[in-house]
Amino acid sequence: MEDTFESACKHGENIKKFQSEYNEETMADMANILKILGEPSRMKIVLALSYGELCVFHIVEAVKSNQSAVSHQLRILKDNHIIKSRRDGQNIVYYLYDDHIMEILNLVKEHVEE
Amino acid sequence: MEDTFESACKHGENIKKFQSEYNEETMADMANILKILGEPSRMKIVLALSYGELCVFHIVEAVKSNQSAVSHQLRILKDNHIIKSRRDGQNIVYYLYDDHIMEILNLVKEHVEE
DNA sequence: TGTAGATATGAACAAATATTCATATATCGG
DNA sequence: CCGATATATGAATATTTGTTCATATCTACA
Repeated sequence: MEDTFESACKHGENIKKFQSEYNEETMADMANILKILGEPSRMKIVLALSYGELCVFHIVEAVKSNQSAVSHQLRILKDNHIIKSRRDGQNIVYYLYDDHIMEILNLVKEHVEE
Repeated sequence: MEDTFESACKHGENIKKFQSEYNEETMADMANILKILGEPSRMKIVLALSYGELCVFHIVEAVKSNQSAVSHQLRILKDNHIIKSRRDGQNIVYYLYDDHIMEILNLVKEHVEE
């Protein structure tokens, strides 16, 4: 018994290593985080918040967008546990969920600044 | 002279720090890398290649996709300097451009495995 | 040189996603 | 309680992006 199709190149072993190290769920989660952060205005929001919490008004200013668009993106960031919020009087103040995300973004920044 | 509009919350200083640390071009590049890696099958390709170079046939197998779809994604990864390729007889062998990208993906993996 | 295998490509289509617009909700000050 | 401010939300639209399908290109080899 042998594999029906086999390419000329012989690297099939590496595929097995890859597949045993990463399961589908892990990869889906990883891709999801990256996709969330990969939208420019969402990424800017996170970067801005890394300097301290901000209300929506200031986030809008920081990322040079508009209230509605920002609000939609904030929702996505919050749903994905990248940011949290609390009410402060009339304002909703947003802040980073944890600083792990910033480690990732710092590495990405290093990468693009070479 | 004062700002015409000003929110009740007072965190404007942080915005200035943010804006001086990140210029538009840097942020665009950062978001772009993240977006590229944030597509599941592209990310899988990169992860698979981290175990060693692979020809297209094996990449297709590793990411459980089809030849055409993979070929399109390979092009995008190559155009963005995430992978390189070389010809080996009838095959085109793909491999990672550098290992900086894997540092990022490893951090992302840690993040989602908590 | 003709045929098969491996990969790339372009156009058409489909799906996902961001933005806009109008409006709703909630809080505060008077 | 009312008006103003701050934020959220839903639906519609527009845009981006991935996939599919058909076909082209290139290499090896008989």
